Amino acid sequence: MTELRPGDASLLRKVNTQATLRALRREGVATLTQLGRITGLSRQTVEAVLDELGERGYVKEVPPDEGAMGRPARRFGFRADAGHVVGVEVGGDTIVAALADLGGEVIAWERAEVDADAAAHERLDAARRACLACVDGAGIARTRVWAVAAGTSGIVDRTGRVSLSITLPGWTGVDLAGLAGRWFGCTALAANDANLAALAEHWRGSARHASDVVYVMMGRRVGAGILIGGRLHPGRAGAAGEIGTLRQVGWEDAARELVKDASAAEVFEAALRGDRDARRRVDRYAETLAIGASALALAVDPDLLVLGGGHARVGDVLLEPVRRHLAELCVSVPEVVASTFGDEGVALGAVRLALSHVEQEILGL
Amino acid sequence: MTELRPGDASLLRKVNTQATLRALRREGVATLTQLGRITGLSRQTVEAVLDELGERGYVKEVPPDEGAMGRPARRFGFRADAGHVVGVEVGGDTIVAALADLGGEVIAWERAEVDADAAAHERLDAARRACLACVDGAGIARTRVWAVAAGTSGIVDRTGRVSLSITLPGWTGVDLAGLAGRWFGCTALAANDANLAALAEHWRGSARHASDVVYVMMGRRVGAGILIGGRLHPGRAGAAGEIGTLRQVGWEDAARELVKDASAAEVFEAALRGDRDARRRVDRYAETLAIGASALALAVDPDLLVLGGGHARVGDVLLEPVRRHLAELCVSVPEVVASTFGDEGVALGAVRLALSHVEQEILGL
DNA sequence: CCGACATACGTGAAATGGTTACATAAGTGA
DNA sequence: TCACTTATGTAACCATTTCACGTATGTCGG
Repeated sequence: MTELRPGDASLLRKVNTQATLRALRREGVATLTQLGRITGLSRQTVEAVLDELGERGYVKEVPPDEGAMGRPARRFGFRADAGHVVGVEVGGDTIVAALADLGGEVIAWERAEVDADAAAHERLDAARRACLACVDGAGIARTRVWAVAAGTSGIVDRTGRVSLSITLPGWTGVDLAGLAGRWFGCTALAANDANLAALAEHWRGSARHASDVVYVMMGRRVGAGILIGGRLHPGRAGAAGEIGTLRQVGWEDAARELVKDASAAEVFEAALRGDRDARRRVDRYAETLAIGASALALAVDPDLLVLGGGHARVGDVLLEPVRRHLAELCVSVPEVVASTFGDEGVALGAVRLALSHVEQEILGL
Repeated sequence: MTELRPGDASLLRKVNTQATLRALRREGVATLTQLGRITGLSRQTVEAVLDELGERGYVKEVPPDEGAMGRPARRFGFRADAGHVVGVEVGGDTIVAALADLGGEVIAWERAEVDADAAAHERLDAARRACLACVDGAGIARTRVWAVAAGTSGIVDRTGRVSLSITLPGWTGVDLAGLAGRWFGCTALAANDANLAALAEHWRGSARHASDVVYVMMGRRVGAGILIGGRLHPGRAGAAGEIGTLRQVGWEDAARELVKDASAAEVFEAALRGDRDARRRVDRYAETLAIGASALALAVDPDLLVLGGGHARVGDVLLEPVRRHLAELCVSVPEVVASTFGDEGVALGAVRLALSHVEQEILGL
């Protein structure tokens, strides 16, 4: 069950500290007795642990609850504002930055436009400005940002470098994590946008109850992200989910065909009205999506397939034909749902990634 | 890092016991001081832990080493013979059973032929007999078998039932794990054969140093198994890796085309000699394999791709063209190697699966 | 306002498990 | 036989947790 290194009594304290902190974070505010019940520890132990956590700044005492029976219990709350994380999507034409506290609550958003043809350094600068503006605007000191994560299209390796980008000019080779780390002088991570969007769905979206998830992100290109056991599965080189590069799948020009002479919104609307040609085009698009998705689904056999990106909001007009085609292609047909988040998903997933890093490295969870 | 439940001091002992047992199992035989160095625990603690393990029957003291300097140290050994596991491949025309001790050492093999058209109950009976013969022949009491695992072609769900089998008559719906459990009156597991073969390669074969592995099993049908993080990834319904069912991939009749009018061995040999037609046919076969494999590789982006099954032993005649085609299809090209094991891989993987179960459930590792 | 009740807090004793330090035992080699 | 080397045995001590029990501090009903 556990790959824990052996140790002495201090290990015990560490384990109990982590469990208590987890419980308190989940509860928000709790009394010693409550935490004891939750964790299974004695009140005294919980108290000792909380003292320590209080000294470290992660926990504060809050005024006791009034009107209850018996002696009022001291109440403790997780100090979500002890630190912050920033998540940012560095997209083709937009930048979305989010600032969140340690509780995962997003405090501030910041958006910026960026020219699709902008050079790498311009794009990076726009991202940097957006992140700084986001933090400054919320009145948070820059030094209180403990981690940054960035999501972008293309293949991002495990060091956070963009090892291949097709859509963004000069983007291949950019050390995204390395550069983002300098913005706040903290650790930084970078990952593929579809992967992060998947993470966001698993965190607070449609994939909350799924463990293995395939997220198909529809945009100018179609990409995919994979979660295995609730965790990011980037693959050896960060290329997991890149099924679109397989010519047989046809993801490369799926979007182009959909919007031959009209905007995507128009096509979907027409299809919804019953327009024959539009229906056919949507169906073709759905079939193409389904072929690639089925390849992923057959490979991974996920609990859930999430459709996200720009076209996801049209809902059943697109979902229904995708489901239909998928059912024909897969042995084991996963549930198909639309993404919960609009264009905030990637940044939100980046927040989650940064938060996970903080939890692991700093809080020691 | 750890999702450990909090606890009192006895948790500490549990953790340390596990660590010590792990170390001793790896070392085979060791002194207290050695184990202390390895685990980082004090000699006294190791001694107390070993006492306990000795009482439980997992550890025995062995004669001290002679001829060494200083006072001879007591030496302890893992009692690999404290329990046993059985792994069995229930194949289309052969049954391979293996009996192993807790150290993972295979003590006995047993093979049996079975008619390809045999009914499910005949096949099951043959498997049962092979397993029992394997255990009886080795002189091990049947009650000392702690777990059984079976591998078979087709989709096996997480309860160990064959939910879909294309090749074996009447095989769909068979509760393989449930039935195998009755053979020895112990817990039983069942999984897809390619998955188990992958596990075997990761355990003791070509995939020892890889964490994410795709195993492509070439036989009458082509199947695939996936390891993520060194662990089996069966997927929600056990259908992970079933990329072959995608028509575009063409795995369904790859084997048939290869052996149109000659045996596979003949074709490979002719290709090796330089025969044009044979070369073309091998190349076509390799391309078909590569298309499906690339779909899996693109989805999962594994560290390693292992080619196994009957044709794997021909080596580079097949590997080279597969590598070539794969390189054209994949963004991130994994290393490609041949399987280490012949037709023992599945049974060996089953042993590993059973062993993992024992380690987790019984030894509490 | 007061007593009954409920609930939380505080303290000390005891159990568990682990470590360090040091004396002692049991071999090898000249 | 004696020096040397390495392992063992024992005792003192530390960290962490739990349990038991008395005390503090609120609400509620008269």
